[in-house]
Amino acid sequence: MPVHNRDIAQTFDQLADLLEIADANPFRVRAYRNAARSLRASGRNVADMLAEGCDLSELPDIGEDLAAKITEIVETGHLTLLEEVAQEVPRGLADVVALPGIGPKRARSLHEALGITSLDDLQRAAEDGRIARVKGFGAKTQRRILDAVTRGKTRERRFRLDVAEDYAAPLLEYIRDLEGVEKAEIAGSYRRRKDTVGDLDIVAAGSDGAKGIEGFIAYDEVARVVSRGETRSTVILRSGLQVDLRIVAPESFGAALHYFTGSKAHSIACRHRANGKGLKMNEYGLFRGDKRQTANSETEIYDALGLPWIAPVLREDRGEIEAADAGALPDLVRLEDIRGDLHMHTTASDGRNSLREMAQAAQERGYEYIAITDHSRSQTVAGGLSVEDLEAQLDDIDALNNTLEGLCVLKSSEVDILKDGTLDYPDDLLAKLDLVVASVHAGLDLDEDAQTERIIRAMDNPHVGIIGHPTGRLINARPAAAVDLERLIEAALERGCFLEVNASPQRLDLDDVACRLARDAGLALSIGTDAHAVSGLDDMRFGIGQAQRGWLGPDDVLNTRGLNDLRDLLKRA
DNA sequence: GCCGTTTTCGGCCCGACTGTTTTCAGTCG
Repeated sequence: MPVHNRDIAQTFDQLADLLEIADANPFRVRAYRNAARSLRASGRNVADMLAEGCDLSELPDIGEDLAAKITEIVETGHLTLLEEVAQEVPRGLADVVALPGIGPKRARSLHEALGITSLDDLQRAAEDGRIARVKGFGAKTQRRILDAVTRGKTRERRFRLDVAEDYAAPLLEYIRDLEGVEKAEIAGSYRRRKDTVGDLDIVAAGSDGAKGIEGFIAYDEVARVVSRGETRSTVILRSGLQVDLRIVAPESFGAALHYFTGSKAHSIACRHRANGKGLKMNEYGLFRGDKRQTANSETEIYDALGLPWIAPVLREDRGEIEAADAGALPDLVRLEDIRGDLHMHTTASDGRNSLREMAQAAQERGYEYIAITDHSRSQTVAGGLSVEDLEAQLDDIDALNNTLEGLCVLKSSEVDILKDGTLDYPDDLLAKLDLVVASVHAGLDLDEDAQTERIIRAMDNPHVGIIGHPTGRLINARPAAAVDLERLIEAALERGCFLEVNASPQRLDLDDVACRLARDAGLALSIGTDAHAVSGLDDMRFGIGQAQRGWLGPDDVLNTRGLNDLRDLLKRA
């Protein structure tokens, strides 16, 4: 069983949790967490790197010691240190720490005072009223613990970006209209266009914070007020989405927006850089001693750090600060650069709008071309087209193209990759298409080698242009299939075909890390919406967000090309 | 345990809010 970066990252996070409860050096704890983050952010599989003889300590936040520990995990499948620490600190305490309001110190107190080693122990102790009698705890904390345990709140719940948008847009309007609020923006992972958001961070500027907070907690959708102060408040909406509002004076808005946009790692790196320049940086601004430097906007803050403004999508401490320093920030692809959409469905399969309606909607969006990619015949549940159906559709497209101005409808299909890597239509039919998007829809549980081989075999078919949603993940619903993306990228480059960034907010597949990997390898990606209705074409912005997070520029995206260039690129030797 | 605009040792981000205290530790972002 191959070891993945995320497995190693999880081991390091577990170790950090336990070390923290054991009251270890906090900087040592942080080192493990930083290493875990670094591994998750690295598109390159460290097990493969080791096999190739690479020095892992060249990765950020991985030193000699952690490189050795990674090697141990890759070679043996476990980490001796974790097992040793688990002797001292029961692993179940990590679940206790995951509860809101319980940190390492309190978990340790509960362990020492009441012998608690698991969530079950904790629940019993809370029910018996024993927790309230422990020093530092009280009735209120006990009730909160019981509430959290019984509601199973240990797992962090994240919202898909599109779902968060639905709640965020009206709330932002509401906050902007509040008395005492001059302006407001949504910061946090929402502004960074991460595929999911844990909560909404809203930053507002105003002269009367208390008044703004008062209006905020009176919002109709608020189910529970977690905290409220003079300048910040946390609430839970009826949907379960947590919202943090922070209100600062207008002159601090830029600093606060930067601070709450994060990511945490990016903010820390910026503050570190500020320290190096004798400056202190917080959500109110930049300070030299007690003297406030002008930093009313994000641009001024970066300027004071000696850097150009860095786009929020890049703020993950994945090399953007170094790139900014070197004047080598990527020129990011924008929605306006997109000249067509190469993945969409019609009523012929499982779409809700007709061929003509999809084409008109594309024209309204200023596209030069679209590809109609209805499902192939084995997708019976999705109304997959028989050979005859598809041939009829090709005639329809010819007829439609004769009536269209400025838009070319490409003949295409989202063809199933069958279990053995062959395609769902015969080659002579595929040869009649302008583009073949090949996707896996069934058999997502193959092991990594088999799945990777299967997709590469599909790419061996010279008619294939794009691999659709390469990992098959559905956010919050289905994990990514086991595929070796590095091998897929390499195979695509060798064969002259492409991978997709599926822009549907349910998928966002490839994700940001994979986009970065492809970009670094020099493989262009297609951003396709997989629209099943006219409105789905607007999902393009989500795909753009992921692509930007993966540092993609216009040249790294297939469908920024004009039609002739696109046709050339899709031609395989 | 990592790392270097503090540079190979000695640092390591910073402030708001809550609950339990009676001046602050713990947690969170």
